[in-house]
Amino acid sequence: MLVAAAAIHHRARIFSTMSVVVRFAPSPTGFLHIGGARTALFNWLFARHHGGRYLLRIEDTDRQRSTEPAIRAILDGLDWLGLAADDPPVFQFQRVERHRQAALELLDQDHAYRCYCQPAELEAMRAEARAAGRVRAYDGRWRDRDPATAPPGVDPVIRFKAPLSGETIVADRVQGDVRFANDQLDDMVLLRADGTPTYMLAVVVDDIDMGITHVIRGDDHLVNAARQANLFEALGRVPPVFAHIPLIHGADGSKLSKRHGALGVDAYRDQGYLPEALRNYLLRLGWAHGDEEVISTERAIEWFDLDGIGRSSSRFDFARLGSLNAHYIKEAADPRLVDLVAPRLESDGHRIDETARARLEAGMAGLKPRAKTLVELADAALIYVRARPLPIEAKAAQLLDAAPDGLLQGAAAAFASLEPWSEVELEACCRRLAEEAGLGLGKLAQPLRAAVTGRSASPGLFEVMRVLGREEVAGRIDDALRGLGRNAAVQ
RNA sequence: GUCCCCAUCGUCUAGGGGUUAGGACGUCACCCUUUCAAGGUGAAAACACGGGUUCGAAUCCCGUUGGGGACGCCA
Repeated sequence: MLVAAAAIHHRARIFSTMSVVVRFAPSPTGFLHIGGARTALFNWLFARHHGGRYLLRIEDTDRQRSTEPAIRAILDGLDWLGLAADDPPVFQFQRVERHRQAALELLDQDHAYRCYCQPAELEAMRAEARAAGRVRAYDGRWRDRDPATAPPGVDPVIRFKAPLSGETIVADRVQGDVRFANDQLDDMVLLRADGTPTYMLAVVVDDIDMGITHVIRGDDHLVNAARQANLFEALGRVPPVFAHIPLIHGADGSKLSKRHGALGVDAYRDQGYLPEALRNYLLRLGWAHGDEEVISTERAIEWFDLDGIGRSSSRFDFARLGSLNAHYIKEAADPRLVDLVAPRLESDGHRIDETARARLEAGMAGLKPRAKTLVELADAALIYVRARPLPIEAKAAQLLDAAPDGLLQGAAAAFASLEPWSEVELEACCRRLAEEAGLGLGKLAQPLRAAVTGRSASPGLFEVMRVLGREEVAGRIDDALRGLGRNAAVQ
């Protein structure tokens, strides 16, 4: 009867008739880094694809290293990425009693035992194991020892009675069947001497209680999966489906971790990347759907599956992220981009009043195809928000110096009576002026650009002048003619 | 050291016995052009090595090398 029930349970999982429940389970010991963000994304996508639930569990059982700011950073990061959980987060430490109870149960059922080893003793065992070329460090010396022989005054830990022989097979959806000889999986600690649960115990108990059906996480947990599978069984449960995704490495191939300068997602936000660009980039890092590169979130949900996940690790490539970001900036609505760029300009000390805002919106169409990040976009937008006289950059100054005498004056005079003040009229006017002077359009446009923007490169000149308006353009040309803005400290 | 995983252009990858080995980013050239971008066209660029299996291996098997991960009273 029991067997039959288990079999039905198992089949249900296999045929995925039961709804999917996944979780992202970061430990709050630092910010949400890029690898964690991808794990969260894959979990989120998997849940959405299957119409299941995506939960967040904060693994804060390490009281020393868990911090409040880290929790906030993780929550903020997920929020910004659009990967907020479906339910309020589960804080693992709040479930200690349940974990403790599970450990005691295991003890009752002879699946666990008390171990009175001291740190120094364990240290010696580890050294010896390593020297002897064994993975398994703890030798199980308290496994069958009579607790009556326990040294006085020592608080014991509770260890799992792991199988000693045979092998544990992790049927991983990404890595395939991975076999571990049980003699290399040691009796892990479930409950510390101070009575707090370890990660190994807490994950399994929580995954059971939260009804987790699929565990999608980093490759670095693959060996843990074998240990946890045994724990699930000791607790009378079928383990969830595992999918261990390869890790992301730095551009040089080394490990991309907190300790190796990996950035938090907040850093990507600060550097001007759009969340949808980061999501698209992360999705394609380790997952593929044929030749598809630019994938909307809707498509990602439709297409995402575990089969598309590759088995080799990948390297982080900023150039590629940048190109995707440029794409999404181009796609983004102008008002949104203005909202994103305005605070950046303001924090750099530029005042964004009504006029500046209007100019930004009117000029955004010409600005956005030229930017790879919001940082670049904000910089390019300076031509619309700086107050006169504009600082003239060195290259622009050269263009001004090279302009034939009277050329700019002529343009200014022609602009004064130009009707209407439109791009086509502006262009027609400039072409006429250049032709009359026997010059190519570039010979006029370049110094004019320098005068009007203070730079040698900008969006289309006629567009810029149209956005700025007749009065502002006249003023800027006048400033340039009078040599204003030269040697100004550009900021 | 032991155990586990991985290996296609510089990077991300498609391809899973017969392909001119495909795409994207980056690079280079050209076109467009008032600048810079964007856009368009094109080029260079890869199956780590050695053995098998097979009529035929990038694809399957073994080994080597290289890379990565795990070996905590961290998660």
